[in-house]
Amino acid sequence: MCVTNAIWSALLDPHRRAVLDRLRERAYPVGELVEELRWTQPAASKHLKVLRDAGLVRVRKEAQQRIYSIDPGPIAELDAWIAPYRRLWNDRLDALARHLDDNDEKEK
Amino acid sequence: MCVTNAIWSALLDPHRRAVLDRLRERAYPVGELVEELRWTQPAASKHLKVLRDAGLVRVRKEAQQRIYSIDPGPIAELDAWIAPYRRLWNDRLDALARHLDDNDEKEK
DNA sequence: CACGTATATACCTTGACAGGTATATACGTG
DNA sequence: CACGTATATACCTGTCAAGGTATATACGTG
Repeated sequence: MCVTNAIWSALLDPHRRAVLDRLRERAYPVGELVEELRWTQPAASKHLKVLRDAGLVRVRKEAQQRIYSIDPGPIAELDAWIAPYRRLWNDRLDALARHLDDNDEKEK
Repeated sequence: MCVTNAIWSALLDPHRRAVLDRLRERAYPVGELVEELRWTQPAASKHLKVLRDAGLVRVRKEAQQRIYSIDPGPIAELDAWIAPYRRLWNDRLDALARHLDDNDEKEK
């Protein structure tokens, strides 16, 4: 329903945003993330825990591996949070458009 | 172009998000924000500084008052950051829609 | 069931940040 | 220019998050 602090806080860290970037394409086991993002393994575990607690990722077990995949729900909520602000830059673009139109008129 | 850490970090704090909420409607002098949000005055100054540094608000002087207004630019960038994720929940909704359609078919 | 692999957690240290009090700065007025 | 109002900054303190090392847990295999 709303963007919790846990979600904002999870998204604050660039490393964690980088993971989400990857996970957008496909699911990853922890080990592969450690390699690609050049983390230590414990750091990876901790960041992933934060993302889990915020509901931004899901895990499924596969033998010893944990496969992480993205859960877009919280980001959709973030999108909803932005919604009321959206008209602010739309208005501004409209104003700009009108301004340009006016100039067009004058040039005629 | 991109959502800087300063922007994420500024948006992390609920108090600061509350200010932006207000500023969406109109510009406010600091004093009024202090009242409405029940801050101490120094706290207000500091939060507003964080928002300023992140480019989320602008100030204009008016006698001794500083009038703060919102700058939607960074939030528009946040919107752009979300863009690539958007298809994730659209896809999911599509899948759900297809699923429901299938069930409709079966009921016939 | 001993062992290797994959991941999580405990614990410690360090740095960033929030809130508060006191103080500085800027501006308008008499 | 003394003074009041409006806002910003300095400084201190406590809290919390991040990163690292060491260790625990879970699972599959011989």
